Amino acid sequence: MLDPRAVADDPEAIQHNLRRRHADDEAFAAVDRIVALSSRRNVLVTDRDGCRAARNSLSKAIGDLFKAGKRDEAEAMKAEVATNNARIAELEAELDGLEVELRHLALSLPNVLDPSVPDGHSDADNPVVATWGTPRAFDFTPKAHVEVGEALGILDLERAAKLTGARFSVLKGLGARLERALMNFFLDLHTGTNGYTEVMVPYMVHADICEGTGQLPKFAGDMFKLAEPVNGQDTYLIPTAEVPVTNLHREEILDDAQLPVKMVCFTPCFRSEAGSAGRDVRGLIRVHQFHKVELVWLTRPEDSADAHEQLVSHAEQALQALELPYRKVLLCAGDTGFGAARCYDLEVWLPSQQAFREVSSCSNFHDFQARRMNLRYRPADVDGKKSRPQFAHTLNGSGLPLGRVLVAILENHQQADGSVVVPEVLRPYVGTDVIRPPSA
RNA sequence: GGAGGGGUGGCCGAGUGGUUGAAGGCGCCGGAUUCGAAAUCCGGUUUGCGUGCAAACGUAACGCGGGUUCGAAUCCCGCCUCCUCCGCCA
Repeated sequence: MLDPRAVADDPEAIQHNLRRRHADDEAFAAVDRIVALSSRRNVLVTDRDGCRAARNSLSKAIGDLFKAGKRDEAEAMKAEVATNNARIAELEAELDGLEVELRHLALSLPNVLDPSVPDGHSDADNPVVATWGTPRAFDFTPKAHVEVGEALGILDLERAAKLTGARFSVLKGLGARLERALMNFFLDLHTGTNGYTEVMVPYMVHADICEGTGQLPKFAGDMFKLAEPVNGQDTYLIPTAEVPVTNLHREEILDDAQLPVKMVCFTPCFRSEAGSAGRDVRGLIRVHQFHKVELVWLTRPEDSADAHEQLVSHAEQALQALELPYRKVLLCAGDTGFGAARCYDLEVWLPSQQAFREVSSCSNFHDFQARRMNLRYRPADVDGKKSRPQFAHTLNGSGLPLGRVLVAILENHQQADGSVVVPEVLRPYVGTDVIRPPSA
């Protein structure tokens, strides 16, 4: 969420940002409306507070008069308070409506892009920042992951469809083992030298939690909403661990010394994939349920840029350890997500598609999410003076998703005989060097 | 699911409807004392919003929401949540 005051103070800057994002007319209208509402709001607040001050002093006077036994004067004064209270009620009614609208408008605006984000319309304009590894030269035609997995008897999409239809999967034997191995490897990697604290969290969260990270109100269609409220509130299946984990410290004031908070979390992720009909229909690339190990940071504003580089490097480490060629792109203005100020995507090479496909999205949100969820910290004292609390910065990135990485392993490490070589770092977890077809 | 008891500041813990943003204690910060420290003493120690260059002033907040009242931490209603006991259960 943008600070309505910041919007009102410098609408040109916000409009410039919207142009860079190729935002729609509605967004520009929201800026104008925020400017108008903000000045009206300040008038109302000043007015209301003045009326309240009058009421407070009158009430006190009434109390004193009663004590002094001057009942008549007190009664007369009550009438005065009554008219004053009616005025307060009027002002509050207008103010309440206005503040609801202000928040709604502020929530609808995308984050301000970091100055370092390049101009551009779509993913075609994202500059490639780095590439790692060389796509393997196959002396046979590499198969797609579905073929590889089904031939190995470790992937069963047909039976998954019996359970829940398309876009679900069943892993068996070493396939399931490989998925579990990835989970453990990623968690061990990040809780080890990378210094993340592992957390386990609920997979269902209330609507305000989704608003905190930015999924709501704009992207309700991407999530699964439970038909029945849980504990009295609308509840959603989490689309990513980012949602519960980033919100862990919402409405708190963290101590400066606690930062940065670095958390790693394994969860299933549930996505409705509304509007993606016909895209990546087969296999594990685009599904309604997948597993992911997510990295989340809470930092001081001045530290978030550096944290962003570290975060993406941790995700890269995982790909490198698995010997998977990838490239790193910096998303351009038009492709950067709604809440992100700056975002790197890691794209892994898929031989069957002869293309790089997204496996990790590492974003710095600046204070966008923190403001939504009222997540603050108290900066260290300056010259012995206590500092005022301010919003933290939040970041997150996949480190990494299990399903898409499993796809990449099956495709990149497949051999002519249909077997798949297990990357060395995974062997202790999988318990074998090679996954072989049942007949072999 | 049934019965009962709680939710007050960083923590513990008072609070009769009217100088209670909130006693007292702990913790923390500053100062005094000390060669230094401990102990002791003095002072300070929530957050949001508005006005203001600032100092400051005003206003709001005692789980959340509503109500009664001139005035609510205090009375009433609903909800959330925590604890104890019974039942059920992975």
